[in-house]
Order: sequence, then structure tokens, then C-alpha cells
Amino acid sequence: MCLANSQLKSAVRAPPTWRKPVGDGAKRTRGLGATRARYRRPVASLRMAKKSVLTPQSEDFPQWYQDVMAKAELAENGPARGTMVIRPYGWALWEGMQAEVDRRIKDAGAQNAYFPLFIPESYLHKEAEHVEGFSPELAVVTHGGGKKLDEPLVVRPTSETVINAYFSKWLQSYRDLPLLINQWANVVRWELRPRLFLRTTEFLWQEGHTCHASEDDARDYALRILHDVYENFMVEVIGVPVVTGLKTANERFAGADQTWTCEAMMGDGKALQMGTSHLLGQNFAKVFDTQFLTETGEREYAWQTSWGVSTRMVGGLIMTHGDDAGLRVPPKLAPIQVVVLVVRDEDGAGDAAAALAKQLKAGGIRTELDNRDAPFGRRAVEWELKGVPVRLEIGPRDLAEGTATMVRRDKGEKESTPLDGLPTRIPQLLDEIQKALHQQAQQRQEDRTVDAATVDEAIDGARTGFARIKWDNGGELEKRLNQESVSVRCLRRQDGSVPLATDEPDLVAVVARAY
RNA sequence: CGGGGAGUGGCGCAGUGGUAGCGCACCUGCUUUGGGGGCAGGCGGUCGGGGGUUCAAAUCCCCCCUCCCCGACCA
Repeated sequence: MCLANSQLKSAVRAPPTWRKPVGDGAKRTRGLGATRARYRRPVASLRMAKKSVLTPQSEDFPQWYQDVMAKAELAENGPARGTMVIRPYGWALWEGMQAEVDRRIKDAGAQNAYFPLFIPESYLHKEAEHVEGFSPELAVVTHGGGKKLDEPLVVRPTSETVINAYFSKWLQSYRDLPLLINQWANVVRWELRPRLFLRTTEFLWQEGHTCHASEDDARDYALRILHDVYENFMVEVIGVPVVTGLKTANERFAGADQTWTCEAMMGDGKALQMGTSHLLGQNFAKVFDTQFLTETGEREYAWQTSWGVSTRMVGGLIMTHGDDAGLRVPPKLAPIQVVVLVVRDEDGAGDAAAALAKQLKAGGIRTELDNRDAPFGRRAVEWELKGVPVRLEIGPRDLAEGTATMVRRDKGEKESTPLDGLPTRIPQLLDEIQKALHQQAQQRQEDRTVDAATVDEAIDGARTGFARIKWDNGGELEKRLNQESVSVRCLRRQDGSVPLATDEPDLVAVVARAY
């Protein structure tokens, strides 16, 4: 955010509960695991065991995640608690996600627009459940231009309120419907326990907001976004299998009638909510007077939806595909799909590598040439950490054979491949890797999902993954699970389709521990 | 806010009264750069802040600030 007036002094206050000093209970963690980064790496094919760069996942998954953040140069903490600096490689991942999601949003008919970061505090208070849900995590600006403001400004935690204020002006007739708007923006929620990408005080997302003529239209659209935009993107582009379903009342977005979700299983078996789509009903329309004239000339409140995915998906990607050697980025998303690595620039290896890289680029492959003057091993490890799907290593020995050593990141397999076959081989290989990563994640999710007959079984299943258990709408199940830090991720029908209400008969609850 | 822990070079750490050190990283040079190669040399620190005790404080005492982990909240 850019302040035009450098003199501007603004104070951001959190609500009273959060303002109190935390005392001396909290201390900073130093580092991203360098002390732990001294493990033997089990690579049998290597002559000598090298120290591992990362804490093994099995040793300490959160620490592994932290290590990856630092070593793959993805992001680090900002100077203010809960803020995040996204480094170029991390940004490239997000940028790729944005592009693919944006295209799908536009295919679904929505247009991009932009609404303000600052929202009059009174707006938030108009919708009772909404304000109740968000007030604990609001950042509020009380001063600007050196003066106390007449009315405090809330830094948007989400934009239903401001957007509705304008929808109510723009929407006049049923002919204006559906009104389909999306914005890419940052939002702020005062988080108590931030984690890079997964839960930061400021994060980036897209938020879609729509108006429809009927509840059915709105519901259909919310579900279309859930499946055609979110689920499709997650499965097809980032290879993350998701479980779609309906949120319980307890887990529902504050102010919505219904919330649907895409839940993914991370490498440690925990669930991560990757995206949500809400049916808002007429809740916001009523308080912001978002009305239209029907064909018969009657005034009616608009039926609305909202939906979003955030930078959290970057964290989800990492924890879904990452392994002990670092990231594994699915080729369709990978900022760099192939790196051509000059092993030693002798006997023309450097020129051959440059020529190959050029050729691959011309063929539409996102290719990087690495001819840096640094030890080969260091460079190889760096690309491995960053999860580049394919490495092509060319040194004098390869060149003498007219081959390159082709290494696929997902399986770590090396193969000597004729140089002239690469332009046709690489696209096939990228495709194989894309499928393999998705397949592996899918397999893990299936292997670690159990059917539970009792609450205890469900809690047990949630220690290592997901559990499915019969949903008792209005019963004690959710409360008992919550007591064990297990949550209902979503509700599904027997056939796997998503329910429209939590009181449908014979629903199945998918439960897990969650991020 | 409840329960734990910690602030020393970019990062990770050692240093319990004598004026600050190690590893990694970084810079320079050399080297036969095939998985975080080797050798040599080098840059870099108001020891979180303030006050006190002492001939002398990173170290002991007091106050303050900040941060991390577990829990509650959450995209």
C-alpha cells in the first residue's frame, strides 16, 4: 500500500483484547532450522552420505516447512508480526496460480474490479453475524493526517460490506443480473499464530462477489465456482486432490447461509482449507439495500455469493508435494520447468547446453540455463530444493556421447538421453510428472482416509489423516471432536457430491486435524 | 490471554566478572566444479533497550521492549 502523503501518520489498533502486551511469554524463533539441518541423507546411489539440507519431514514436519521456506527462497517474516515478505521464487508460484485462477474466473463470467482497503467501521457493524465473526481479528485505523479520525477505518478483512454499498447503487434492474465481480487484493486479519503462507495477518487473495435474481441462481453459481474454478484448478494445475463439501454451521463464513469448501490433505495428514465459496443469501443485500426491480416491477433483494482463494494455496502446494529434498512443483505451475545445468564448461559443454536451452525455450518450455561458476553439487541441490521438475545435466562426458543426463525431480531418477530427442521427450516427461505428482497425492489421501463407526475411531483416524463418519446434524459429534482438536472439514453425500444443507439425510462428515 | 522458551555478525550457536569467539554464508585468489568440492587469505558485532553494582559487565541486579513454540480464533 502506498501513502501519498509521507507525513501521514496512522495508527493501527487492534481491539482491546489484542492490545495488551503479551508479557514475556513469547520469544522469537531464530531461524529456519540450520541447527537441525545436519541429518544423514539417505541417498543410496551417492558415494558418500551428505548432510541433509532440510529437516526430514518425518522428524519434524513444521520444521521441514520452515526449512523449505528459507532454503527454496520462498518467503520470510516481515518486520511486523504476522506479515510476510514473499521472495521472487515464492511470488512466481503465486503469480502462476493467479493467472490460472483468473482465467477460470473470467471463463465463469466474472469481471475484475477494485475496492478500497479502508472500510468505515460502521459498515462492518451492519451485519450482525458478520461483525461478530470478524471483530476479534480486525485492524482498525484510528488516526490519519496527524489527527484522530471521526470514524475509525477498518482495514478490510474481506469486502462484502464495501462491495455491497456499491452494488446497491449499480444494481437497478433484473436486466443487470447476474452481477459478477472479482477483485485481487490484500486483506488483513489479526492472527494470533501466523505461519508463512498458511496464516498471516496480511495475505493476498481473490474475492468474488455476485448478485443473482434467485436463490437457486446464486447457489448454482457458488457451486460452479467451487467446482469449475477452484476444484478444477487445484486438481488440474497444481495437482492437489481436494475433497469438496459443505461446511457445518460452526465452520461457516460469518454472514453466509452456506459455505462450501475444497479441503486438501497435506503430507503430514492434516487438512488444509484451500478455497471456499459461500451462498450469502440476502443477508448483506438486506442491510445494504441491494435491490433490483423484477420483471413484474417488484423490488427484491439480490441473492448473493462470495468466494475466495488465497496465498495459502502456496503453502498447500508445498505441503502436498514437497519431500525431504525440497519442493516438487507440478510442471503446469512451475515457473521453471526445465533447468539445463552445465556440469563443467569443457569441450563445448557450455555451448551445447546454451543451444539446448534455447531450443527448448523456442518449443515453449519454461527453461533456465545454469552455467554459473559455482560447484556443480551446490547448483544441483538448489534446483532440487526449488522443485524444478526436470534437470538436464550436460558435461564433457555427456557431450561425448551426444546425450544429457535427465533427472526428474519427482522420482529422482536419472537417465541418459540423446540430445536430439529432448525437444519431443521433454513435453511428454513434464506431462508424466504432472500426472505422477497428482497420483501420488491422491494415493496418500486415499490411504490415509478411514471410515469410522464411532467418534473414538474418527479421532484415531484423524491422528494420521482423514476419517469419515456419519453426520448427526444437531448432535454431539462435532463438539466431541473439537475437544480433541479434530474438526469437521466438510459434509458430503454418500455418493461424494456436495450437500446443499447440513440437515440432508445420510450425510458423511469428513473430519481431521487442520491447519 | 493461559502454559513454555529466547534475545550475541546475514543465519545458527558458544561464551557465568577481565574488554567477544566458532560454524555456515559472504568477499578475494588459487584449484582437475560429475551431488551443498579443496586450500589460503579476508570483510562483518553499540552482545534487544535503559538504569544499577563493580577498578572492570554479554556475564550479576532492577525496569522495559521484542520475538518463537503449544492452546483458544482463522483464507
